[in-house]
Amino acid sequence: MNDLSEDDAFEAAAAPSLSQQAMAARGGSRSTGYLDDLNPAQREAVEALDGPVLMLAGAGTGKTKALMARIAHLIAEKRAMPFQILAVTFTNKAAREMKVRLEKTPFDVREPIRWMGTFHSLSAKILRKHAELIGNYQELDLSHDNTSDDVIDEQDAYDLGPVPKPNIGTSAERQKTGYGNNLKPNFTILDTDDQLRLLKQLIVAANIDDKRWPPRMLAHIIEGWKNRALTPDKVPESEAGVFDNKGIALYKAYQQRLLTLNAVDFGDLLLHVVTIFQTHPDILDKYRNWFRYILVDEYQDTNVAQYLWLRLLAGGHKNICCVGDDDQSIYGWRGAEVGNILRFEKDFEGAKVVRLEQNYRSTPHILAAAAGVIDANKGRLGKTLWTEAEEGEKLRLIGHWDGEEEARWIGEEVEAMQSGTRGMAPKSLDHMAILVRASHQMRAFEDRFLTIGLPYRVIGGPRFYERMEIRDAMAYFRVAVSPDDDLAFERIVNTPKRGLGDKAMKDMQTAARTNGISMLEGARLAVASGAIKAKGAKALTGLLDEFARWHRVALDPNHSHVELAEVILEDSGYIRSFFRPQTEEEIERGDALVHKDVEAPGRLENLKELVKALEQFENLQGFLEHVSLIMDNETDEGAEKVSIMTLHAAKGLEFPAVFLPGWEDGLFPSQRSMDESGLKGLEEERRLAYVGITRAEEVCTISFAANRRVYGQWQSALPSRFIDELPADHVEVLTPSGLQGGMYGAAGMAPAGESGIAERVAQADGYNSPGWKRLQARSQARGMSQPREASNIVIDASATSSFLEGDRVFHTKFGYGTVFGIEGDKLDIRFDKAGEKKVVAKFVVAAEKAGDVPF
DNA sequence: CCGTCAGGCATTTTT
DNA sequence: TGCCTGACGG
Repeated sequence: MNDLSEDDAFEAAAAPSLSQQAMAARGGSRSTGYLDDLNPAQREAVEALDGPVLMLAGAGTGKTKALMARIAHLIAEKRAMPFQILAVTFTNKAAREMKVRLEKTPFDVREPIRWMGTFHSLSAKILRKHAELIGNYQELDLSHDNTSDDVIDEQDAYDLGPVPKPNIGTSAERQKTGYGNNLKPNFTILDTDDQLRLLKQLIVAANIDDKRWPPRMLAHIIEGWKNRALTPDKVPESEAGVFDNKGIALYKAYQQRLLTLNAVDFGDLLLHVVTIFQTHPDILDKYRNWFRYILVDEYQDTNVAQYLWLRLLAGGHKNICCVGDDDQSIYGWRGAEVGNILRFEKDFEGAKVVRLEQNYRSTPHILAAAAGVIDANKGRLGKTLWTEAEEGEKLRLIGHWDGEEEARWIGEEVEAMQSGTRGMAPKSLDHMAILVRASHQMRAFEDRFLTIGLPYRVIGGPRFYERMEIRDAMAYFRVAVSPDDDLAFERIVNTPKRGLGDKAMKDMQTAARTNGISMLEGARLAVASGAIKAKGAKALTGLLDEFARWHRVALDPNHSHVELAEVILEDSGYIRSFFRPQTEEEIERGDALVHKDVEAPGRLENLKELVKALEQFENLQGFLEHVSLIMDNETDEGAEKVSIMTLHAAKGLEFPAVFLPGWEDGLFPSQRSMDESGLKGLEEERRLAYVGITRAEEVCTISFAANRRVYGQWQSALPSRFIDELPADHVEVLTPSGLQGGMYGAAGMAPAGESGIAERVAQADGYNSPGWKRLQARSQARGMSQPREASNIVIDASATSSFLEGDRVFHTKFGYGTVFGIEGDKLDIRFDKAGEKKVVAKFVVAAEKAGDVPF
């Protein structure tokens, strides 16, 4: 049953050795053209085929190209057949990109690299073959001597040594002995939502106050353990105290519950595979023989579990090539260990380390600025990026009075760049990006860009498959396919509302538990026993009958699954729930249905999109399997747009022009990050700054604001300490547009550092007039943000009497406009898009607030 | 059982 | 400021 020759490429693994002929026939062409346009470092990394290799690839140094060439080289040199190469990435996006790149390479790899994918998808593939080896944890550990060296605890994780030899028999033997509750190959993969609901049940069942001890926290703790490859029995004693002393017990209970549900979470995919490899040398050996060469992308982001996964697989031949950049490790907070890459040479003896340092992306000024910042970090492997590109513009730095002013200025800069500025060719909006530290910073830009009619796209919003309506629909499909999917059933049994509340839910659960049956069956019993009555019972019976019918259809291969999906969404009343119920008259007149709320149209679109996606699959089951692992969507509409995203989301991307707003201490570096992780946290923030700067090809503009509204509160801040780390020679300090003075003098703040850039900003700003200071004092006393521009009138609600029709006005939020009309104490102001006469916003100001006009 | 309202609360995100 | 959760009343 565990035979590796079950499907796909493993067929071929049965052959003890591969004939050269087979290799020639199935491998790629013998051309070595792929080597020609590599630089010496890339070439070195590509040609080092024996033993472990660490490719230290700086930002924009062509690592993907080198990776592709290495794959081609492995095949051309007959080191491995395409399906014997294991290529691991972190995201589906990266995996997809590699596949596309590989297809486009000038050389020809005829066989697909079958084992190319994310840690999670590859693990799922492996785990499906050996699911039944994952069983009751307790039994697993009682079945052999727990004190022997086959248990790898955290301390040992880095000193793996020889493969542990368990005394629990081969997988075949274990199979025969049979041990309770095992995972089955058709397990479902839970997402965060399911996970949290499950944990909440467990917490409540354990009589713990879920307010003081929220499920989220427990999920985080368990995730942390799984990231470190710790099964419940391996969690160190020192951590017994977490989660009110019940963390470990709950973890155990959670794993048990997952087994009962025949489910795994994302962490389990890796954890289980590592567990199997550790306890079944026979299986590990087969995989070791099979994967002759291993390639890993973004190695700096691996966590302990992934590290073990790789070490176990590479343990035999050590033909592993890891690609990464220690300076771009920004996922420490989710378990990534920079240490993994830092200690690569130690882990893999005789490892060859190749540095890719020639940068093909950015100008020398940008590289120098980035280098200046990252230099402040300790314990780097060290790299010096260089480029042959022309010098270009210096990095630009500007301070603003507040966040809205910053957004306004950036909006204008974007428009200026779009039409060509400072002797530069006009840029497409697609080539500009605004990279923020925290997503709440995005709103200021969205507001502003909406106002001036500047097209933008936000990257990294709620993902398609995580949206409520999509998850609801998916839950319906899941129950239709497997009626014993309790979590899915629970999710939708009362969605749309069917009059089944807490009590009904409990009744169903109890019926299911006490009889050892699924919730769906339990529901039937609960109705039959009269526990659920009247309206609820009627609706529930109806639903159960529907499910029985849908299940039959789902099993029928002759029936279209797309049609079934449509029927389910329609007949379940789910789609109808987005519409207002029709009145009798409306039905009589045959009126169209009316959406209940503004969001409904978007939701319906999404559901249509979902049904469309179904068409690419043979059946619902195949689709569900796909979705549980691939949770991303790409809706890239054609129109040109400025991108707004977080720094994290920007990793791996590049743009000719990059804006880096919000460089204020506390926001960036994030206070929380520093509080929680101290110097380590600060260094990671600094790497984030490095990632941000190195996204830029030609123009990089850093900005900060003296005042920012955070959660509705005005807060003032000092410029980021990273600003002081920018090498002055490569930075141009800009004076805020229209402002005769700037932040420091105005806000009464001292520059952040003693030397360097911050001081120069202060000088550029140096506005000291008494009038300005008076104004500032007043606005500060009022707790208001008051950017002022001498040549324009600032709209203050109290200022109507000082306006005349035709006055040019300026407003923090809306920019420049004209007073169109005055009616009593109301001003009709029309705001125009910069450089155009077109009115983009109308604004009526009423003089509600008393107060003086500042001019 | 379902809708409304007040109060607590806010990084970064992939699979 | 705006979202999510839990308490409360119909």
